[in-house]
Amino acid sequence: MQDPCQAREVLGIVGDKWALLIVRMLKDGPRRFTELKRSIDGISQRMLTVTLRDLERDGILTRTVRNVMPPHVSYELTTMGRTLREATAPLLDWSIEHLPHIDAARAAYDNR
Amino acid sequence: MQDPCQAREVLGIVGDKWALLIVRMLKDGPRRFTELKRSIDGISQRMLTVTLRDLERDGILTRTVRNVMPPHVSYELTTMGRTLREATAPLLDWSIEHLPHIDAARAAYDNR
DNA sequence: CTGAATCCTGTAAGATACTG
DNA sequence: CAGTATCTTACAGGATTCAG
Repeated sequence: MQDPCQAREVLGIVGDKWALLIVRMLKDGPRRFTELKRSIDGISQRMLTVTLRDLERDGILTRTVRNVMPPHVSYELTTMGRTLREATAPLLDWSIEHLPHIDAARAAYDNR
Repeated sequence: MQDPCQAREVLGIVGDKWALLIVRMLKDGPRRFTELKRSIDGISQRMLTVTLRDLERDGILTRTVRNVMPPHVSYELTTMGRTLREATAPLLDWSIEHLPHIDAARAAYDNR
């Protein structure tokens, strides 16, 4: 982690508004488009499509189309995607533990 | 990490364009404003100020003003800030290891 | 040196409607 | 069902100037 430029490229993925939420939804196996749309609260159809494309491009997940009617498309983490998911776990643990503190800190700060 | 809403609040910090880069620069102790400005390539004065304020508000770092002329202000991670920094370490390790793969995946994807 | 205050712009992204 | 296309808007964030 010496090179700031590298750090910045990851942030492009990690810092994405929806990317980690999608990765998180895929941790237990493949999911379909509509399934993801339902389970990620507030995401628009457009942003789901766009973010899935980006993650596919980055090799984080795969997109599999079954050519039937109606269409059936499922998304699944690649090996790299799974390691990413594991690498973000400490961060999520951290959030669970510290979010109350953050909220408290904000409240204290705003009371001035 | 069951609650998506929590995940989303952390992403507000982690996903910030500059926040983690600042946290990273503070890992070895307090730094001054101009020092940070120099070492974080491409950050504007405005964004440094704004991001530092946000991180102070969140209780991630402290701002210490020494009242001399010229002014002397230094920023330092709080205990919580240091734990955040530690929680992001796996992610940075991950990036070092996988960025080449990501670049390759992108190149492959774009060649179609 | 360390900001605050404006101004200005590009882009992210929501809403909506259409399609194989 | 799983998208694409278009329009529109809000806001992030850069450049610049001023100030204690």
